[in-house]
Amino acid sequence: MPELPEVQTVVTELNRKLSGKKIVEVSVRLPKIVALGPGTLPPKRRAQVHKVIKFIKLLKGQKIKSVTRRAKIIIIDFYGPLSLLVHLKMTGQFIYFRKSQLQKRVRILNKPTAPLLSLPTKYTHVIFTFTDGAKLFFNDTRQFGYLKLVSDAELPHVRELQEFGPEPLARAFSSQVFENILKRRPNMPIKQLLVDQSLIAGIGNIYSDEISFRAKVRPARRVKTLNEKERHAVFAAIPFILKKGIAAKGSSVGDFVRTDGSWGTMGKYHYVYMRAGQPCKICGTMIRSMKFGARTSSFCPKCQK
DNA sequence: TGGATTTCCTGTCCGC
DNA sequence: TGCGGACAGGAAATCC
Repeated sequence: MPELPEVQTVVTELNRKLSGKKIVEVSVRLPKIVALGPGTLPPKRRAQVHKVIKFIKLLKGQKIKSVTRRAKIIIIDFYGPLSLLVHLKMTGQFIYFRKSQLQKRVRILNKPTAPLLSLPTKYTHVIFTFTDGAKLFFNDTRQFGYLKLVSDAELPHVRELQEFGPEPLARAFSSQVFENILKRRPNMPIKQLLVDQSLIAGIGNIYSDEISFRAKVRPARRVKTLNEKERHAVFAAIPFILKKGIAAKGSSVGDFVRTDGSWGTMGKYHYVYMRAGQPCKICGTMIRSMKFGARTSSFCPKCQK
């Protein structure tokens, strides 16, 4: 499940690999995965053939200037007046192979038992081919992700780029900024607040659980019940945990893979996420889990108050 | 306006 | 061996 550290890993790698490359061919194998223009995607996405044709036509011949990120959205910027916005959601993957690597086989599911597959697989929905024969594959098992092509003029009107809270690794994300966010949602469980993209950008289920653990605060604690020390512990844990995730090239619990198909290593450093029923690495107490709406949150009942 | 709920989607896992 | 159902979850839409 790509969150800020996973998306940052992909962005760093793609920026290095794709900058200066020119697209010669675009293959869209699942039409509903691509979109044009700034509007939000309807709940039930329908394939619109004319849009797919236009999507391909606009991208052919484009040269990539840079690959950046806002929250969990990947922004591929072209020298022309276009940007491609990509959201990986839960199971989206970008895998890049040079021409000489195209026969390479990878495990796109992060289990040792998953089969080694050559690309494209049946989950490969979009393929970009570059002038040097290299290819970029977009895979997405659950089809929640999307690739949205917008013009530079449309960029300020893209709703999903407007409604993000501050970047938690930016210098501007001070303790005062965090305190102000907490003041806006006194009744919210701290876990809910951490994953709300309109309040803080980029944190999802994995990292919110790990941040709560490091701060020794239970995910269900309502914001207004946190004392000053606890609030500061949460604030300090946010960049600490996110930077750790980036250093490990992401967590590969779930379906995340790096752009060469290899796995991130953050998973083995998790204290609580996906560890319900296992002993706490600090105190040995059984890790418990609870539900917030549709989301599961794990915590140590002894280490976290 | 905040908060809860539903929806999109498919692979995996568990019980029978 | 196969089937049904629960579950996983980011975030938009919808409802109260």
